[in-house]
Parts: sequence; C-alpha cells; structure tokens
Amino acid sequence: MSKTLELRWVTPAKQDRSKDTHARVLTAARALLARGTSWPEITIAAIVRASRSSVGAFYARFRDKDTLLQLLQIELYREGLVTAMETFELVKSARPSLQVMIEAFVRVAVHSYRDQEHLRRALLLKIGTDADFRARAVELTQQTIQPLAVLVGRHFAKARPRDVLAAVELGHVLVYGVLDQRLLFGETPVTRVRLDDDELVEELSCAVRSYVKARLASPRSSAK
Amino acid sequence: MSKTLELRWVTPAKQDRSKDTHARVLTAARALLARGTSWPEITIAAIVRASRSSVGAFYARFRDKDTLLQLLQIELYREGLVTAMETFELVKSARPSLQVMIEAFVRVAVHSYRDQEHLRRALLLKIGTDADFRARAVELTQQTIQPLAVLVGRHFAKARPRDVLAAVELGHVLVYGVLDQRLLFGETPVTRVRLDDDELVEELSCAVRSYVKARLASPRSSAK
DNA sequence: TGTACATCAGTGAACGCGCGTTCACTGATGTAC
DNA sequence: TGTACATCAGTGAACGCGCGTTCACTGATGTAC
Repeated sequence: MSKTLELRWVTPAKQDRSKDTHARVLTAARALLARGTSWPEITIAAIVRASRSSVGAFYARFRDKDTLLQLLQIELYREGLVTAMETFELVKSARPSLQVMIEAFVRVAVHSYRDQEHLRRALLLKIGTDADFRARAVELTQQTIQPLAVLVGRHFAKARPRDVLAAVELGHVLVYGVLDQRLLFGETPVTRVRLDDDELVEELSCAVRSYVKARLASPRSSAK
Repeated sequence: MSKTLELRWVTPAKQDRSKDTHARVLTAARALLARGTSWPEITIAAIVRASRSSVGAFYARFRDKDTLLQLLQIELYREGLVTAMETFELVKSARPSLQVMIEAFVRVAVHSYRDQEHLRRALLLKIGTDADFRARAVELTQQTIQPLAVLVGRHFAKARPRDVLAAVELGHVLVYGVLDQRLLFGETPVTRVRLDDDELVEELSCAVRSYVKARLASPRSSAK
C-alpha cells in the first residue's frame, strides 16, 4: 500500500484508553456526517460532545480537524480497495461477459456512493480545495483502473493496450462523474426523469458498455 | 427568463459613477478568479483594491460577498444560454446527422468550461454547499435539455418521448459530470492518458452517441 | 505489597486570527428658486 | 449664474463573530526498588 493511503495520526496511542478515544472520535465524526451535517458545520465541540471526549483529548490524538477527515478518507478508500479487489478476483475466475462484468463494477460503485453518501460529499468538496485529499483520490482511481484495464483487454484481444487503457479511464470517469454530480446536487433533482439505484446501474452500465465497444470493437483503432 | 436567472443587486445605481463601481467590481472579481485564486481566498479587500474602489462602496452596491458570486453565476449562465440557443437555431435549420449534432453541443460545453475554468470551479464548489447556487444550476440544465430532447427525438421517430428525455438527460449528465470532474481535479491528472480539448470532445461525443443510440435505436424500448 | 516518581491521557476555559461587515464621516452630483 | 439643500456615492478604520487551537492544570496508569 502506498504512502498516501497510510494512516498517520499525530501521537501513537500508548495506552488502551487513548486508543479508545481515538476510535470513539472517528466513530462520532462518521455518525455526525451520516446524519447529513456538512463537514464545516461539524465543530470540534460537537465531535467531542458526541464522542464523550474533550477538546484537549482530541488534539492529543489528532493534529487538527483536517487530519481527522483525512483518516476517514483513508478508511473509506481502504474499504473501497478491498471491495474492488474482491470483485476483480470474482471476475478473474468467473470470466463473465463484458456486459455482466461492467455491471458488476458499476453496481459496486453505486452502492458505495449510496452507503457513504455524506462522507463522500464531504470528501468531494475537500478534493476541490485541498491537494492532499485530491492526491489520495487520484491514487485510488489509478490503482483501480490498472487491473480493470487488464480485464477489459481480455474482451478485445485485437485492441492496442494504450487504447484499452484510454477507454477504461474514460469509462471510469463517466461513472464517477455522474455519481459525483448526483452527490453534489444531493436532494435537488437535476433531471426530470428520476432513477433509482438499480436503474442508474442499468443506465451507467449501458453507457460505459456502448462506449467501450464503440472504441475498441471496431477495426479502426481510435488514434490514427 | 425565470426568477433565478434575474439580476438582483441590492441598491439600484442612481448615478453613472455608481454603475461604474458596480461594473468595475464585477470585472475585478472575474479577473481575480481568472488568475486562479479560489473564491474563499479572494477577500473583499482584494476585490476593492483591484477595482480601485473601497469596502464601503462595495457594500453600498452588493448585499454581501455571496451576492457578488451569484451575479457572476447569472452572467455566466446567461451567456451559456445564449450560446446554447444559437446552437439550437443552427441545428434546427441545418439538420445535421446525430453525430455532428452531438459533437456540436459537446464542443460548446468543453469550450465554455475551458474559457471560464476558474469561475466554473468556484461555482461548482458553491453548488455543493449552497442551495441557491444549486437551484440556478439546475434551472439552466433543464432549460437546455428541453430543446435538446426535441432535436434528438427527430432522429428517433419511433422512440417514446419519455425515453428520449431520459436518454438526453443521462447524456447531458455524462458530459457535465466528466467536465466537472476535471474541473474539480484541476491540474492533477486523474488519468494516465492525457486528452486535449479536441480529443475530449471526440471521446465524450462518442460516449454520448453510443449511449443514446443503444437506448433509442434498438426496437426494444428501455422500460418494460 | 507499598511508596515514589515518571509518563500518558483527559479537561475545558481562554485565546487568537482572519475576514466579512458596519458605521461615522467626507466628498460629489443633482435640484429648486 | 448663483446659492442652499438633499440625496447619492465613496472612504477606511474599527468591530465582531465563530471556531479551531492552545495551555495550565488534574487525574490515571505504569514502573522501579
């Protein structure tokens, strides 16, 4: 695992009870976010209140408020990476059709965005502001795309690796672009036609599949 | 033009010189944004310095800092709407192929994002935080999608209007999702394969076209 | 098992900083007669 | 054309507010002998 996905709390806990405090704070922060409160709205005071801790205890464990959110980001991405890897293993052995494969990955993404909606929104906004958060997001993306490109490549033996990579990358950003868009707009419906999660999976899969096929299946390779 | 796209400065100017101040402030704000400074980094002090004005003069014209950004948003969307309408007229008379039509709209979007990169980033982040900004963005989207659906519908006479609308909406969000994604990540390259604007237009058009065709061309209509 | 001492952990009142906003004042423009 | 008065516009020092962060202190745990 690379640098940016490593935990780095300020003061390593040396007693159990401080480890406890650390954990309680993380849990409380997640809970407050899950309740729909935005990150800037969540004050240190609120966090320590919810975690039955104190301001001083907080700062003994975390350098600052930002560090806490970074830890949540790392946690989320760790879990995401695990799920992704599981899906890779599954696909590697089962060798499903392109359609089924793409749908599997899109479904994982959609569900993760649903489960971690509020944390993801907080992170998305941070990413727009803070290079550290951004770097971590980029790294996760790249670690996911690599093996994805391999799997997709098996369905298009004649396509050049570079074209496969390019297609998978754009397919990836298509999916996450839409998901982030929905996150940003939250409850406000941008579109007239509402889609539930299953329908969204269906549409996104269709879009990605159509695009990837158009780019890689036809004999004329994209670049001249 | 609807409510949310109306200008509303606090105090209507009654003399020419105050209109001047108003304009100078708007220009200065745009200039500061264009220089790459983020909205929170741009202080009122910096704005009035750049516009050779003063703090008090600022507050005589604008209710607060937010109002100023709202005015910039309205300005941007007005221009965007004009461009979109021009493109509609063009397409309505020239009746190009679906491919050419989609490419035309995607190109307009990509260019606009390039030209107004920094303002758009500032707005994107505000949209994630502030419901007013969000509402305005949604309205622009819906006003653009309506006529787009009509044009696309002409290419798929047999498709149901509702399916056409759904397809156009998802096509739209595909494009803007990717563009917003790129905006958010800014200079940090998410993908290994770099795309310049023309290539991006090419890829996005391909994606949208493939998707729309897949959804509307085949006899089996999407919904059961 | 007891005592002394060192380190770790927790407490919350007080601080401070940055920036948006206000406000008392001066200057400019317009209008009435 | 001139004078008096009202309104508009501009000035910038001072204010204030919210929240993250610090810090002096108390309490808990571990260790040495």
